[in-house]
Order: sequence, then C-alpha cells, then structure tokens
Amino acid sequence: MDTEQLSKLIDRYLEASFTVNRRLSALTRDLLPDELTLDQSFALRYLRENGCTTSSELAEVFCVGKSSITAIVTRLSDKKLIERVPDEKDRRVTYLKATSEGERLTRQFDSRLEELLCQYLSHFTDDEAFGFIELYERLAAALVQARERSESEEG
Amino acid sequence: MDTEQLSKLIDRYLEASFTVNRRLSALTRDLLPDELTLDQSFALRYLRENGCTTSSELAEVFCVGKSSITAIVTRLSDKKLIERVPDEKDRRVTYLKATSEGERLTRQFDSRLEELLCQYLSHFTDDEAFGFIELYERLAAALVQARERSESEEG
DNA sequence: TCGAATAGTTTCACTATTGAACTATATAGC
DNA sequence: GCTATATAGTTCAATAGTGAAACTATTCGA
Repeated sequence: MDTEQLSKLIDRYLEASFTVNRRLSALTRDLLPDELTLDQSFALRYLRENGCTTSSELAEVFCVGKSSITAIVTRLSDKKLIERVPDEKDRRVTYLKATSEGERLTRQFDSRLEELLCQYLSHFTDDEAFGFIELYERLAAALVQARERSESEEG
Repeated sequence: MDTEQLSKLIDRYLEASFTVNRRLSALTRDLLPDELTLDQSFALRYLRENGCTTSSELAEVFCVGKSSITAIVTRLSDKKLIERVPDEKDRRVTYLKATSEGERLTRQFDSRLEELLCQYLSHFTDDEAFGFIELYERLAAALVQARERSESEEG
C-alpha cells in the first residue's frame, strides 16, 4: 500500500471510530441503570468476569492512574455495589469484588445492551460479523502486546 | 445465527472495543500537543475538515448537549485556537472556525497519529484492512441513520 | 536492618458532562 | 403587526473521571 492510500485508510478509521464510539456511548448511556455511570459499569463487568482483582490491575486494564480507580471504586463501594477484601498475606493489597446487587445490575444492563446491539448486527451477514470481530480482536491483541513490550523495555 | 452465538459475538465485540478504545486513547493522548485535550483535538479536526460549523452541529456530531460544546469552544477560544464568527443574517447563530494556529496543531497531531496507527496496520494484510474499515464504516452509517430515524419520529 | 519498591489513598486542579434557567433572536399563526 | 413559540447559544451548579504529586503502610532485597 502506498503512503497516500495508507493515509486515507487511517483517516477513514479515525472518522468511523469516532462516530461509532460517540453514538454507541450515547445509546448505551440511555440503557444504564440510574445507579451506574458507563465507566462504573465497565469496572463492575470486569470484576464480574474476572473474579478477584486489585486496583492496580484495573488501572492497567483501564489505562489510567491508580487514583482514578480509587475514585471509581470508592463511588461503587459507597453504593454497596462492590466490596474491598483485604489480602490475608500481603496487607498492602485489597481485592475488589462485585456484590450480588452489583452483579445483578451489570447483568441487567448487559442484557439491555445485547438487545440494542442485536439491532445493528442485523445490518451484517454472519460471515461479515465474524470476520469483523476477528480483525477487531486482532487489533486489540496487538495493542495489548505493544503495551507489554514497552513495559518490558522499561523494566 | 442462534441466540447463544449472538450473545457470544456481542460479548466479544464489547470486550474488543473496550480494549481498543482504552489503549488507543492512552497512546493517542501521549501524542497530543500540550495545548490540546483529546476532545478538543476532535473538535478542532472536525472544524478543519468541515469548514464553518455551529455549536449545535458539533453537539449533534459529538452526541452531547450544547453546554458541553460551549465549554470546549470557550477553552479553545481562550487559547486562540478557534474563532467565533457571528452569522450576518441570523444573529442567533455563531460559526466556529479553526485559527491557523489551531489548524497547525491538529495537522501536527494528525501526522503523529498517522505514524502511530501505521505500526498497527502492519499487523494486517491490505485486504483485511480494507475489509475491516468498510464494515466499520457501515456500522457507523447504521448508527447515524438510527439517530436520524428516531429524530424524524419525534419531530 | 535499612533503603528501595509496591499497593493504595488523599488532595488538588482541571476537563467533560448534564440539566435547568436564562438571553437574544427568529418565525409562525392569528 | 403582535404574540406564541421555537431556536441558538450561554451560564451556572453539580458530578465523574483524570493526572500528578505527596503520603501511608507494607514488603522485599542487599
């Protein structure tokens, strides 16, 4: 691919991803339970899917500083949607765990979200959908790898 | 596609898009000129690409309220990166326009961004990249249409 | 054992966001 | 023309998320 084509492709990507992100966030926010913000729902879903997790891990996954996570976790904890569980051995670390109410809320939200996304899936054939998601996952993997590489260089 | 498959596909999409968005935003923020935030750079790019634009239009495109746009525009204006140009005929509307400095900054940023994204593009064949972007654009278009449809129902 | 690393919190300043109240202007119906 | 109403944009107060720096508590390593 020549530079010209490359540049156009990237422009198209930036445009499309901006549109998709903004519109989908807006639609998604409408489905959110009153108790949750979008970021809080992401945190809660991550805890639900990944079991015991620390603030540091969340910070890595969310690509933000630990103080951001403290803020989010404190709000969720105030609302009794997650618990802080201290590690027995290493008393510096505290694990985070969704409460049953927290879990209930994310499952409710997820099912609404699934319903929403199904509508848009209908614009694509099965092959298109699977092809798309495969490439998207490869992009995600490449981005995760890049991070790991740059960390091992530092360390 | 049966419900089970559908549900898994959507989970995979949510996971991949979360990862891509978070990681790419983080990498992108590192490339940002000191004068700009990410959202400000998006606004400025939109103005650069779309010529004279109003706050209302920006609010639509960004899927936020007009008061958010006022805030962003005021900050950009304080930094002399955009100008407010009053409409001669309808004195309620003011057009927004990137200053030459504003334009310079976004172009600089865009070229850094292009460099970054090129690295990740190398993980894909040309056909894969074009196929991906085509589907992504169709998704974006579907989301825009959905909005327009729901607006015409209201109006 | 002492100094360095690590986990997490606090605080501060800032950006983005919403929603409601508000100003100013334009427009449509009578 | 006059008056309702709609529209464009701003202001204000409240809230969430964020980074950076300072801080506490704990663990680890030389």
